[in-house]
Amino acid sequence: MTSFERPTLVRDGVYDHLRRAVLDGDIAPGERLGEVELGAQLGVSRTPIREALMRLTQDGLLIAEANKGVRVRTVTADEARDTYVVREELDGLAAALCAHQHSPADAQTLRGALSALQRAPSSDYREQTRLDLAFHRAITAATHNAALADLNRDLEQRVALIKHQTRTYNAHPQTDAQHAAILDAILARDADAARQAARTHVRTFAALVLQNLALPITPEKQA
Amino acid sequence: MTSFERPTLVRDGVYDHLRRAVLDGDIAPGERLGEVELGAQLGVSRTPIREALMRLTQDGLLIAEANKGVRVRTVTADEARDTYVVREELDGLAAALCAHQHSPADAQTLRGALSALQRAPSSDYREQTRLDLAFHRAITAATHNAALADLNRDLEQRVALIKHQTRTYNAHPQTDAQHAAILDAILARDADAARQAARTHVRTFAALVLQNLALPITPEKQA
DNA sequence: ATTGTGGATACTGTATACAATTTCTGTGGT
DNA sequence: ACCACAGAAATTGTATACAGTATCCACAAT
Repeated sequence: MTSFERPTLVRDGVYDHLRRAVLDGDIAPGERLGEVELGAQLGVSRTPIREALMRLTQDGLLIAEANKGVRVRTVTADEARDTYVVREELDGLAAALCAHQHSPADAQTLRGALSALQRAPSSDYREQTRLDLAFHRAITAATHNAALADLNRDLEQRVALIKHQTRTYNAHPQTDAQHAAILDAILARDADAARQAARTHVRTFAALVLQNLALPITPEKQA
Repeated sequence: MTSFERPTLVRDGVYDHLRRAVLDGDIAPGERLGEVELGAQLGVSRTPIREALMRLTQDGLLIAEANKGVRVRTVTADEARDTYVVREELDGLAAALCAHQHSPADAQTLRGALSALQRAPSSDYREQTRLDLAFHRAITAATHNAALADLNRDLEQRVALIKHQTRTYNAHPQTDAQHAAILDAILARDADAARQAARTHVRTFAALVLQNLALPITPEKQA
């Protein structure tokens, strides 16, 4: 009976809650997050709220202005392009390393993650986004490289934010085939092919997103 | 007269101070950082201390255990190796992008940073480390890629921590030549050469560091 | 009518007070 | 002498109080 209880720190709960809210798009981009309001809403004091907001700010999901609080970050076309340039490189590296390093257990996890993603109903954005993220994280995890995992986690979150703001969801015709190509190369332990497949996947998606970012999003409500 | 005053936030001051202290090795690896003690020492309350500690924790410089405070992170050989694997990739990317993107002003900055580094007295570890970091940051900055700058800043810090813990300082015989090779390739706008030069530089240094990490550092004091 | 100024309001930034968990210490038992 | 347990001290986690700054609105002057 060694430590079953969850030491649920309040700030961690707040962090998870807000992170999910931002990533799911429940809070609009640019929207302001007041500390007292959030505190009242969640039933906790300002202290854990502040700490969660700071973490999210460093994650790049929020923007803080001095004495003016934090807002959900709005991503410019330039920032999105920059992000995908880096993501292409790191995702390629992850796939290559994964091809070399993955264990039998990793292989099983990877297969499971992909098939779960493929079975997801194409209508459910949220679930699809989550499973897509899970698949990519499984690849990262199978590299057994903590530094890469950390950085990729950051990038994943920023990409998720971009996807929401551009309303670009995971379904494009080649997605399934590209995911399969990545997994096949990994399982075949062909590092170069895996890297190329991952890079191609990122590039394809980046093109879609940037296309959506070019034409300004319709401002749907003006309060 | 637009905004000359510095809005020096206390927590930012604390953050910079502690970050410098950890990166300069003024605080020993594994050493515990008490909130009240730091507060008394710096003459501020626990609140900004806590916020600075949290940021440093997310930067990867400190390790936090629930209800037990934070300690300066000690890096294992595996973690160091992982870090350098990623750094090689991202530094290579930065050099390649820099070769493409740099402006005349960037070129001037780069030249200045390198010559300053070369002129630094080889006896002054701290100054040399700072100038080395400045040179690499100049390259990153010249890519004009904010996402890459963010990630590389994280990696730089972790590498600086590793250097201190292994007592591996910047002077190895090939350093000067390698730095020059990187800059030359960049200025010649030869992206592939720049990438290769940067990767080689990282690999050379990583080998040195890992060699030092293999043999355990002498535990100098046992309190 | 418009613009500038003053005050009121609301919020962030910092400090402090309280609660809960951990660690240390001392005592008692074996 | 060593281990176990209980209490005390210290430290983190959370809540609240106070201070400083920015925003908003009304009102007056041009």
